[in-house]
Amino acid sequence: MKLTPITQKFVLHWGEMGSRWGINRTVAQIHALLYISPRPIHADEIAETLSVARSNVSTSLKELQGWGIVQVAPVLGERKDHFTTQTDVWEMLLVVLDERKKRELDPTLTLLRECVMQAEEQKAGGQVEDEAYAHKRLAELLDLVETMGGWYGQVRSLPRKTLVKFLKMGSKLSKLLS
Amino acid sequence: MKLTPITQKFVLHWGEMGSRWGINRTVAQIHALLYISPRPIHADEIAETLSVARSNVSTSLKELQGWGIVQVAPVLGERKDHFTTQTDVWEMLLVVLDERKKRELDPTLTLLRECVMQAEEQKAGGQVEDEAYAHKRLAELLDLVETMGGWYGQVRSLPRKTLVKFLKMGSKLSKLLS
DNA sequence: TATTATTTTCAGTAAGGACTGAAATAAACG
DNA sequence: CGTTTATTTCAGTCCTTACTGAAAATAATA
Repeated sequence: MKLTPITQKFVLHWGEMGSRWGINRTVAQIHALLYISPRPIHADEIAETLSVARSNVSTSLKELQGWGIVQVAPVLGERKDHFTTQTDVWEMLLVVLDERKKRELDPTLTLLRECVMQAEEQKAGGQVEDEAYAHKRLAELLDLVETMGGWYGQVRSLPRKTLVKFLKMGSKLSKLLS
Repeated sequence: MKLTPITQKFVLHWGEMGSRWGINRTVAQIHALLYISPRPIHADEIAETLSVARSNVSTSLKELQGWGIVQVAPVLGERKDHFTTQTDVWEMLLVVLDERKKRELDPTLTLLRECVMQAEEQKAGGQVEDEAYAHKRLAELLDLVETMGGWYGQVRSLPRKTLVKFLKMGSKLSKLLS
């Protein structure tokens, strides 16, 4: 698969962005490549296009499948596995957000709850002023994370159409809320 | 500054989370430490508490100041610089989001616009079917990023109170939109 | 079942980023 | 000013993660 200057620019940038958000550069590049590819492609082709080892591609594809944004797409008369990603960007975004919520937000929620609960228990016995302060901070942070999580759940349950309309509604948002 | 088991757990977790989102572990730990500290603290104390080199703390604090979530707080009768972070978690979140938007979303927006523009130009001359496909994908992605950016701008301009109310409004959201 | 094609695993290596300690710089004090 | 205190810079080192290539495992074919 040959990259035009435009697509190459995109693939490189996507890799760069990925790495800024804790996603391996190659993984992100592969994702970009699949996204702009008009048909499913196989691992060898990816390896060649991006100049990385075949084994690296294998691992990265597994990772992307784990995220739920890449899947195997059988191609008629081909033995090799071919891969695609969903073309609907909104769907893609939601899948990624779901996964990050599960992997990162939820564990943080759990941890903060533990911290705040233990802090509550200690309050029964005497505690230093500084500890009380820290505990208050933790409780506030917990509230924020819970609120965000709950809000996302709401948004997530909207029908796709409504969701996109909501995001696109521009200055009407503030009117709506007042 | 001595950490209780609770606060220590929090600081470590925060560092861990940071590194998953592309933020240096130590930087995130320092931030956590400042967040739960009832009073401004100086670099030496941070270094000691977290067992890292003084110079490392210096760099990390600069980084945090660059993000706008840590500032120098002069303490009466002290020569050393002392540091704090805002106690309002919502404020903190918004500051970070602003900064990430500026650093990562906006450049992506610029790049995608360039790509899509160049693609438009090519359409004038003849172009292969596959290129046309890729360009369509890029245009869709651009639309998503633009929409997200615009929406964030809206949300960002809400008064703090309204914003928090909005995020906390639970199941009323879907009712509001229908 | 043997042969060939394809994918995965994994030990070793490379690359990138984080961290340290020492030296340089800057700021405060007397 | 000279001295002391505090902060920053930076070259070298360490550590983590990414990546490779070869070998093992799996799957398809005949």
